[in-house]
Amino acid sequence: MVLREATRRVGVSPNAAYRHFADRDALLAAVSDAALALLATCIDEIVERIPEGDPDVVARAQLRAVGTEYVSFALDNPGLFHAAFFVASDLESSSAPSKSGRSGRSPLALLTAALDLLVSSGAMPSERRPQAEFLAWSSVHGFALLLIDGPLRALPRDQADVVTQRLIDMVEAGFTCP
Amino acid sequence: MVLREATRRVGVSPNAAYRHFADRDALLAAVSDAALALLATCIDEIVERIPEGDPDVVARAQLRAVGTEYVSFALDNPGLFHAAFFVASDLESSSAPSKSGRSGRSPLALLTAALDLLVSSGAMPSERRPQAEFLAWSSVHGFALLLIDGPLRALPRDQADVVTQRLIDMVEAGFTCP
DNA sequence: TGGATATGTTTACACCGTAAACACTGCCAT
DNA sequence: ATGGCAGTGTTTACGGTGTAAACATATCCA
Repeated sequence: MVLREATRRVGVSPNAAYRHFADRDALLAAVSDAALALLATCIDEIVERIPEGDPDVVARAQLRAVGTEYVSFALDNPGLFHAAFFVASDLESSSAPSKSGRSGRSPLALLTAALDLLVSSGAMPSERRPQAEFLAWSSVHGFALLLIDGPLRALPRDQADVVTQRLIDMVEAGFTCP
Repeated sequence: MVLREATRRVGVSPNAAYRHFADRDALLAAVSDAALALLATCIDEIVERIPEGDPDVVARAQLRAVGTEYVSFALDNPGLFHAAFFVASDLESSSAPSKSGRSGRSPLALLTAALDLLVSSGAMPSERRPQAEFLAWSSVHGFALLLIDGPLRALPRDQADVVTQRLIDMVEAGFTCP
């Protein structure tokens, strides 16, 4: 459902892939790594061009940028997004390796940085910090999946974008309000 | 990967299923409906036993109950949870049919009710209400998937439970704080 | 009683992932 | 230059899978 069709599209014999990967899952794991690296690069690019300034507003902008780009990437490349979370991806595998790609920052690392800044700027109480990256991640991850796979499949893109902003509003408020 | 093995476990010929379902996907859709109904029943049971009282605290308790049971169900029945969101499930299909099961309330309907109560109790500003069910849903859905499939696979159950509560704290705060 | 309906089986086919054996190319050490 | 070797590709083959078609059986109602 993947391997043979992939070889066909590349115009090569079905078993050619076995010279490069142990089996189908190994190939998918490699694709997962590549997709993760690409996602990280996309997010990094947007975060990088946030102008410096008040740490509070920078932190909020970073949080928004990470979330927005995360679901944007999923909508633009649903196949790659799925592949990225196929398996493997054990927190470690998303941050540690990245031998081929540049940008040492994984998506998770970028999110963590934004949250750390949010705490150090005083906008987010430090009691709320533990595991916060997983909470924020869950929100955008779930939303992305509902959009590309799930019951929100039919939502038009522009509407999805505005709901994404509402989602990030909610997360930000949940972290930073009294 | 499913059909033939299923027939084998039931002890029946591979094609017996074709007398009941058009194809593999139709069978999976039926399983999805059943899983959705079961999930709704589980959530309903917990919500139902929340004692009456101050609408504000009832609404918050309902929100917490729905979220907690949602991820609890996913952790307890990962297979069914996956099946539930296999395909089909078009918002409508989760609420409308339910011809066989009892409890007309779908998971989404229960969540919607909790949010409506949260608004009418004054705890949640009505400007925040639009699409709020999808925001809350995204959060628990994503978290459940990260836990059973994704990078949080390794998190022990008791820890997952406490992070779930933190997640709901975040969502509740995001909805109800100034 | 007899036919329709529901359910199950057998046979057959194309496709998939994968193993094993074989063929070709380029490079390096002798 | 030559031999071997690592890298890459192909061919053939096997078991598993979803599905179509034809056939069988049981159950129920006119």
